[in-house]
Parts: sequence; structure tokens; C-alpha cells
Amino acid sequence: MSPKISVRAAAGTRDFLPEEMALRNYVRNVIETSFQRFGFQPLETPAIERLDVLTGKYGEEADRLVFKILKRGRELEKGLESGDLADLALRYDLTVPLARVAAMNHGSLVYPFKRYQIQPVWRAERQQKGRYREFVQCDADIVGSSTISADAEIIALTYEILTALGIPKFCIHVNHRSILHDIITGVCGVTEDKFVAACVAVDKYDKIGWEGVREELDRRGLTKTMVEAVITALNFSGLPADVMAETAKQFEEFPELLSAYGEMSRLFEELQAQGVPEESLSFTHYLARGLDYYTGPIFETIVEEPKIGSITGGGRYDQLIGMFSGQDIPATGTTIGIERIFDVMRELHLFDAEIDAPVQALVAVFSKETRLESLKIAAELRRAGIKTEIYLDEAKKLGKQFAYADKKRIPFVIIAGPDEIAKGEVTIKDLKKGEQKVVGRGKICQALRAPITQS
RNA sequence: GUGGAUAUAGCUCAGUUGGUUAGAGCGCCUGACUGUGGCUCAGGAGGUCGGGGGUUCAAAUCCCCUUAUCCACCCCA
Repeated sequence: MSPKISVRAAAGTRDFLPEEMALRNYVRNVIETSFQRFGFQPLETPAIERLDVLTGKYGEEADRLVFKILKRGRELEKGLESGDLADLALRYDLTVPLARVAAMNHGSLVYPFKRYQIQPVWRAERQQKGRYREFVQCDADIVGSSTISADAEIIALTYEILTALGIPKFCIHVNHRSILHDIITGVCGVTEDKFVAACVAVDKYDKIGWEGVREELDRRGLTKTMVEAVITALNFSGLPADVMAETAKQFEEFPELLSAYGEMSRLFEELQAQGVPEESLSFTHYLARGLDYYTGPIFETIVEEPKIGSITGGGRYDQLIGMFSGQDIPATGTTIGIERIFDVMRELHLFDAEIDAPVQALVAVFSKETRLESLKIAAELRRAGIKTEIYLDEAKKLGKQFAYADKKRIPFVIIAGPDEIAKGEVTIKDLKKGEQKVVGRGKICQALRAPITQS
């Protein structure tokens, strides 16, 4: 025997055993189906990107969370001298890889290019519940359209997915980076270099309240007047129509805000036309979002319970692709946080009715002599599209085989013992009901599809 | 990356001021049940007390280090 090595997974990573995979696949399928229903097409990109593709896109803080990959061989030795140790990295999100792909294939894509992507991403964070170092993201993005209709479509898609999954109470918060920018700098007089800091502070309102935001803004070096101006100007959130009405009055002297508000008005109109109820939306002026690359409308979904933070997040990033191609291509999109959605659904027991039995029937083996007959039955069922297992171990007592079916939650056990074989029949037992009946060999599939009744 | 808490059987947890062979419930295995799961009853297996070092006659228990998890910050899905 080789010495025992310590068995543990890398920090912040997880294994998904079959039971959990069933739930994960269910969520994934619902999301993917919705993506396709809106006409998005799949894209996959490598887990590994060149480091320079990823750095400088997310903001100073986030750059440190990128998992870097050491250079190899002689390059690493050289790197040790220069201090330049890494040249590759694991992707941090799916948006930047998309931007790279869009830049590289600019000439051949059909615009607007609508793609979805469901793949793992990696972040070198300290883990917490609902925050992992390896997790799957589901992104849908529209590249090459600068119209607000594209943003509306992304939000409508988000609504459709969360509804299809049965998430009960969620609210999609929407804001606009231009509005945020013009209010904070133009209306409140905050200098350009403090804009990002002000956003970060304001974005925390839900967590720390206006008192907390006040302290935070103060700590970040805004004057008292600016702090109060920012808080007064951004303390608007709620039903889009109400917020539009209030802010229209508030900011009518600031014409530079008008076009962004006009866009927002159109956005909400389009959402209404697509059947997204107003109650599921909020025009939230203090929503900022951390990533640097957003330029226009931004959105984020919050669930009321359980309190797990945001389950989707996205926005428009009209200048990101230009960082690769030198020519700006407008784009907007969202991430659907499948990991958190999964946690929410588990906590609220939303799965129970949705998951199919992984195996529908177990063909029991009465004895060594009858095994071939059982195999024939199993083969027939499989050909008919029924998920079927045959008991594999040395023929044990039937009790064992029933217990196995019970533990694996296989709903039906099919027995072909000497009696049944002699008559060309099988016994089918419905484990849920605890009832069984005898049917002819040709009628097994039919019997499995119809509920078993007392006979 | 910063600060704090936790770590005992497959799971959830007991374990008294350091003191014999570390316990319970659930789960697992076997049998009662020689053609039938769940319920009941009777047995049984399973732990280098996260890992390493130290203090002590003696450590699951005290100290140090380390790793992982959880919480807060940071940030985000």
C-alpha cells in the first residue's frame, strides 16, 4: 500500500455528486433554454487567457483577484530575475473573454452578435458561503448594438429566467452610469478623480444605510457639502414611473442629464411592452456596480429572501472591446449567478417537484439462471427510452435489491422470477405506492408509463 | 489581502476542573424475513479527536505553528 496522502479539495472548490448535479443541471437547462428562446447562441472560450488580456479591465481591486499562472521552464527562470513571473491567468469572468473574441472576429461576426456562455470562472478570493474560488457563470451579451433596446432585452431575459425558475421575490435594480456620473460630478460638484470612490460608497447603501454611506464618503475625502449633495441627489429608488417623475422635477435644470433619462424612460417602456411587471423593477439611483468597464445602463437583481446578495448583474460596456481592437464596439449583457440561484432555490425548496427520477426502473435478478432474461427486459426498456438499471452484483436476495432501489429512489422494480418467466410475464412493483401487479412481457413500457392500479 | 470564530465516527453533535478501553442520535452492515424496500426488534463495523510540534507522569481538553471551514471587511455571482 502506498502511504496515505491527505485527501482534500483545493480551498474554495467543490465536488458535485450526482444528487447535486441533478439540481445543477436542471437550473442550467432552464437558463440555457431561455437564452436560446431569445435567440442567443453558444460560445465557449478557454479557461486560460493571456494575463495581459485580463489585467486592467476590472479595476485596481479586482486585478488582484485574478488567478495567475506561473511561466514555465526557462521563461520562469528569466522571470525570477525580472520579477515578471506570470504570463497567463484563469479567466475572471466571461465578459472580457467575449470582448477579446469580438475584437478578434470583428470582420466575420453578424451584428448584433448575441451570445451566451456557461462556463466556470476563477477568483482568488477568500471563500465564504455563496462565494467560491471556482464557480460557474451564465452570461448573455449583445455585441454591436448601441440601442437601449438591447439593454431592455437583457433585462427582459433576466426576468424570464428568474420567473421560469420560480424565484419568488426578486427585484431587478436598474441605473445608468451616465446619470450617476453627471449627478455626482455635475450636480454635486465631486471632482472626477473621486467619482469611482463615491460610487463605491453609495453602492453600499443597502448594506450600511445612509449614515454608513455618509461616513464612507467622508473617509474618502469628499467635503461635507459634497457628501450631503450626493446623498440627497441619489436617494431615489422604487417603481420606475415614480422615480422618473420625481427626478424629472429634481434635475430639470441639468440638461446634460436629459438624454440618459430619456433612454431610461424608453427602456422601461420596452420592458413593459415585453410583459415585465413594474413591481419586479426598481430605478435605483444609488446602484453603481464595482466593475470599471460599465458605461451605460447597469442592472442587478436582488432577492429578498434568503439574503444572499445579488443573483444577476450586468450592464453596458461600450468601450471594453475597443481596448482590444482599437475601435469601440458597443455591447451590453448580464451574468446570471447560477451558484447563488442554486443556493436560493435549495433554501426555499423550489426543486422538489422539478427533478426527474434519475433512474426509472430497476430490473431485479432472481437468480444466476434468470439473469439473461432480466438483461433482455432491461435492454427492451432502454430501447424504449426508459432509464433502466439492472441489478449488477451477484444475485442477492430480492430484499437487497428492493432496498437498493429504495435508496436510489428508483420508482419501479421489475421482477422476472421462474414463475413469471414460465408465463411470459413480469411483476412490476411501484415502490412509492407499495403496490404491484403482473403484466405480460409486451406491456411493460405501457405499464410503467401508466400509474399502477390495484389489480 | 486584513481581523475574528470553529475543527471529535459517513452526517449532526456530547465529552464536566487535563486522568483508564472517546460517547449519543441518525446513517451503514448482518439477522429476525429461504420471491419484496420503508416500520419494528436484536446484533455489528466504523475515530492516529483536521495536520505538525510543544508543556505534562498523563492532552480531544493547555500553548505554538499549519491547513480547511464559517463570519466581518474588501469585492462580487
